[in-house]
Amino acid sequence: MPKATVERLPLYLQCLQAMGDVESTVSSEELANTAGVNSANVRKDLSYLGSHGVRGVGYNRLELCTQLRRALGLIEKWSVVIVGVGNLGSALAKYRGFDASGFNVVGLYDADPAKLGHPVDGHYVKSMDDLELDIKEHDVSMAILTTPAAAAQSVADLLIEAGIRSILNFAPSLLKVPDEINCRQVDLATELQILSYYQAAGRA
Amino acid sequence: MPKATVERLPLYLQCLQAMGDVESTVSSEELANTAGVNSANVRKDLSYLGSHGVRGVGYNRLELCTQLRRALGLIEKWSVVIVGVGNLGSALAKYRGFDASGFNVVGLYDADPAKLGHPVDGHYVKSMDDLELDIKEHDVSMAILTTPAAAAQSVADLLIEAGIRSILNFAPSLLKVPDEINCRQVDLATELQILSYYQAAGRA
DNA sequence: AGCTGTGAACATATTCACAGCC
DNA sequence: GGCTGTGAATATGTTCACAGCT
Repeated sequence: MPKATVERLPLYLQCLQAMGDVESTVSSEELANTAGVNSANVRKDLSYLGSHGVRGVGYNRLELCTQLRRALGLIEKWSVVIVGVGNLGSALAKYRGFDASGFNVVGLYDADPAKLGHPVDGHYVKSMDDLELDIKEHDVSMAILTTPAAAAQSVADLLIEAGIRSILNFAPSLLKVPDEINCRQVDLATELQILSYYQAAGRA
Repeated sequence: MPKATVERLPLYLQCLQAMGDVESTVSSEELANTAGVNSANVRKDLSYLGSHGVRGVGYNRLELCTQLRRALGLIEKWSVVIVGVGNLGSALAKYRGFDASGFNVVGLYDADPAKLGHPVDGHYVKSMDDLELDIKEHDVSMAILTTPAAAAQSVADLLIEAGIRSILNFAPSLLKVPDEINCRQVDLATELQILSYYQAAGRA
């Protein structure tokens, strides 16, 4: 499945869910409009999931949601740890959107002893020393990294060593990871800088 | 300038800054390695800024930083408002990375009267009613949207009406905006879902 | 010798346009 | 009639490979 397609699947899922229970069937044109995508693109993307549309009618909304969730691996419930309980880390710990889409935050970790034991959204912040055992014990395969940039790489190494296979990195620091580890970088300042570019010259 | 290039410029800037003051000259190969990009790609990207490299030598690091900042419109200091002072909104208000790259958070706004007047990182949360005047008065052209999904579109409309030209949207809701408005969507759950896809089938 | 800048080749992604089916 | 699924056409992005400069 093309990378570009994979990155749009969550969007489709979101759009379908936002439609509410009113529509039982959806056309590629409708979905394309709400997702801001070309309808042929939608059809091609969905065709990678197998042909579940009906010509002359459209796609069954609920069935399509299920197909999308299956394709994205959201049938299983993933356990996630958050490492770095600063402003962003604790905000993410409290963020309800993760649970809603099949992710379960099972632990928060921080290197700062002053933070240990503090409660954040029902979790007590634990020491980095607990990370490895917890990851293995709870079969955690994803981590959200919200440490300062300077610590990010060494924490990532530690996580990978402990068996983590996917990392969502919010630290403004590019991680070097082995090929078999999935890593996505979300950089807030970068996003603003891109907006700045387009705005600076009126190039909207 | 190609969209793909624009989205890499902030990365180059970050890498150059992370190198510290040790290196005064950088080759496309070095930059490519730290940025995780092909070196020909780096050279092509940088060539859009004009030819500032020296054959046989490389690029002057500080000069290149300046060129990048100029291209990204980071010479001017942009004023930004944050609308929606929930967990994420207040975390972003406290995030130092914005200031560091030329953005200045000038105000926080929330629709919830219970939050009004509360201090967050030196700012007192203001009412939505103050938005329009503040935006005009302080010549604010960028907004960070951290409201619940349900409110996002109407807040966006209000912002645009008030003169905002770029929106960074964290609400999990796709905004309909006029062509001349720059809008970027950052969806945290989406990012995890993409990781989930690659992890689910061991397709790293 | 070493590195940039760039045309040409390749790869990926999007869109068009229409045959095929309900 | 209306909508899907998809080959063919186009557009965008990346990489190669090397001429050209210092």
